[in-house]
Amino acid sequence: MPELPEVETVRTGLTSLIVGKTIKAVDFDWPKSFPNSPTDVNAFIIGAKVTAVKRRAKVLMIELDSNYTLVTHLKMTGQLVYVGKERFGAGHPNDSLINRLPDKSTRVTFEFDDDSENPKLYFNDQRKFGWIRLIPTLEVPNIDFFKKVGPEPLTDEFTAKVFISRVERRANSTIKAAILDQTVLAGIGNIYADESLWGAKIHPATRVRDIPKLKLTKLHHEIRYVLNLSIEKGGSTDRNYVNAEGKRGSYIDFARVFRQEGKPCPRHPDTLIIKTKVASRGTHLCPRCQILT
DNA sequence: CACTTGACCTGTCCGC
DNA sequence: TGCGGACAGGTCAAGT
Repeated sequence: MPELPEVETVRTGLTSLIVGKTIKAVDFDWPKSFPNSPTDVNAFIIGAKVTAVKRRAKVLMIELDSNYTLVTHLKMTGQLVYVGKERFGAGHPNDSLINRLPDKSTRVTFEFDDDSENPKLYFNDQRKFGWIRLIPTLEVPNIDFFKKVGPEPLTDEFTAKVFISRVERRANSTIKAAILDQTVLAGIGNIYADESLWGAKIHPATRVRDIPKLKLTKLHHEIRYVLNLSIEKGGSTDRNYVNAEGKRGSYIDFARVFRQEGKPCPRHPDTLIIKTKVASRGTHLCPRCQILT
C-alpha cells in the first residue's frame, strides 16, 4: 500500500502529533510486530519521549530519547493512526474511523502520557506484513535495507543523469520492474510506477535497454511530478491507506491510469485504459500512447 | 550477477 | 447464500 507519498504524509502528520510526547505504555499481540528487537521492548520504549519522525524510502523512523528508534514498515496494509480525544472528539469529520479503533487489525498500541486525554497511536495492519523494529538509533543506517536502497527521488541530487545510470543497471528488465526495484531508486510502488510510465508514454513491459535516453529523461521528470503531486494530495487511498489522523488521501481522484481501467485515456478520449500484468503486478496503461517496442 | 517467482497474511470480490 | 479461486499498494529468499 503505502509508497513514498503516503509514508511522507504519515511522517508529516506524526511529526505534529507525537513529537515531544512521552510513551506511557505499549501493547501488542502479534509477536512478529516487533521482529529482531530486544526481548524486552518495553525497557526502551516506556518513559521515552519522541524526538523526531523521519523517513527514508518507504520506511518511517520514530526516534526516541532512549537512543532507540522505532523503525517501521507499513508494507501493504499498515496504518499508523493517532487518536487524541482533545483533537478528534465527537463531531470531528474523522470520528467514524477514530471511534472504532482499536479494531481487529490493530497490532500495536502506544499510549502517550499527555494531560488527561490518554492519546494513543495505533499500528493497524490487516495482512500482518508490516513490522516495527526497535533499533539503537546509531545502528539504524546499518540495517541491510538501508545499505542497499537507492537514492531519494525528490532530492536535488537525484538528477536525470543519476536516474539513467542506475536504471540501466537493469538493462534486461522491463522498465516497470526496474523502477519498482528499491535498489535502483527509493519509494516507487505499483501506483506511481503506472502513473509515471503513462506520463512518459512508455509501455511498462518495454526492456530498459530499448528505451531512448530522451524517454528515460522524461520518465525521471514524470516520477518526480507524480510523487510531488501525490504528496500535495495527501497520498492515494486505494483501499486501506489513511494518514496519521485517519484521513484518506485524494491522489486517486487525479490518477490517469491506476485503477482507471475501462475509462478514457486523458490524452485519447476514444481509447480506454486497460489492465494487464507486467512484472507479476497488476498494470494499467493506455494501449494507444504506450506502445511496446 | 541479473532476473523472476513464490512466500508471508487477511479480506474482498467474482463466478459457479 | 455458500464456496473456491484470484487478487490486493511491498519486500525478501530462493530459484533459474
